[in-house]
Amino acid sequence: MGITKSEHFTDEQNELAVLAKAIGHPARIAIIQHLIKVNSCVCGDIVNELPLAQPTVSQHLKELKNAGLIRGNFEGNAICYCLNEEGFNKIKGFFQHITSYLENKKNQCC
Amino acid sequence: MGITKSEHFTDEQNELAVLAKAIGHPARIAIIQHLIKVNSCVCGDIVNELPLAQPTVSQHLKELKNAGLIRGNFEGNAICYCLNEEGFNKIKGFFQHITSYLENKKNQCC
DNA sequence: TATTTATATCGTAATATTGCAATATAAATA
DNA sequence: TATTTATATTGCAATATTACGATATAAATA
Repeated sequence: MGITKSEHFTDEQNELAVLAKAIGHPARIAIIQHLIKVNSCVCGDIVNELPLAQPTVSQHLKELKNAGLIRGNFEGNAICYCLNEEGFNKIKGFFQHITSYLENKKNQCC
Repeated sequence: MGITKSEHFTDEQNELAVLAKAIGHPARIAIIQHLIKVNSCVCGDIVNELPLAQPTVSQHLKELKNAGLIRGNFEGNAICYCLNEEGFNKIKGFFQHITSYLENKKNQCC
């Protein structure tokens, strides 16, 4: 059916999935890495960085923004993008949970 | 066209994307959370936990396994699953990088 | 060995994602 | 105000994902 049964999962599970899914594309990883490198930049810079057409980059930026992972502010007729701490904080806790679990358990399976 | 242009991105970007994408579904988040809770369990337990049919759960387990996030060992005629530290370590570094960047930068955008 | 139990695979329908050309929008500038 | 510059949106084709019934496989057990 192709439709995820979101209503059967908890809000937390759905939120984490939305965040991870947004990160789960190499172009969006590249955008995040570039924003870390230059701190903030206008959309056109990202178009020049990536091997993708402008509408495609715009779409990836939109998805990152919808997930709460980046922010965009108008700066003249351009839009300045940067990472959004809020989104990353939400998923950070999940990975810290996993990490501390994995550190404490015996490293054998079953 | 629906096909990701993986060949235009770095190996690291593609690897991170594969891992994040595998995590990016509520059912797979639920599986990871359950494995943390019970340490390890057979597939049937997960089928009972999730609101999904057995073939669907099997498919999600396969994706997590392919991404290197879980392992499965035969245990009689059942298969015992648990988290795979290796996969989570790969993505851990990425989030630590982001976290330390966000902690050090001024919290304003552009 | 026939049956049961546990899991995987196949096939398929419904939906989502990716990518881009064409076009729209909106601010800056000539 | 007409043009340029920067970004978003629309529409569409190609591909991927999600879900599950039916079925296959493989170990355990009667």
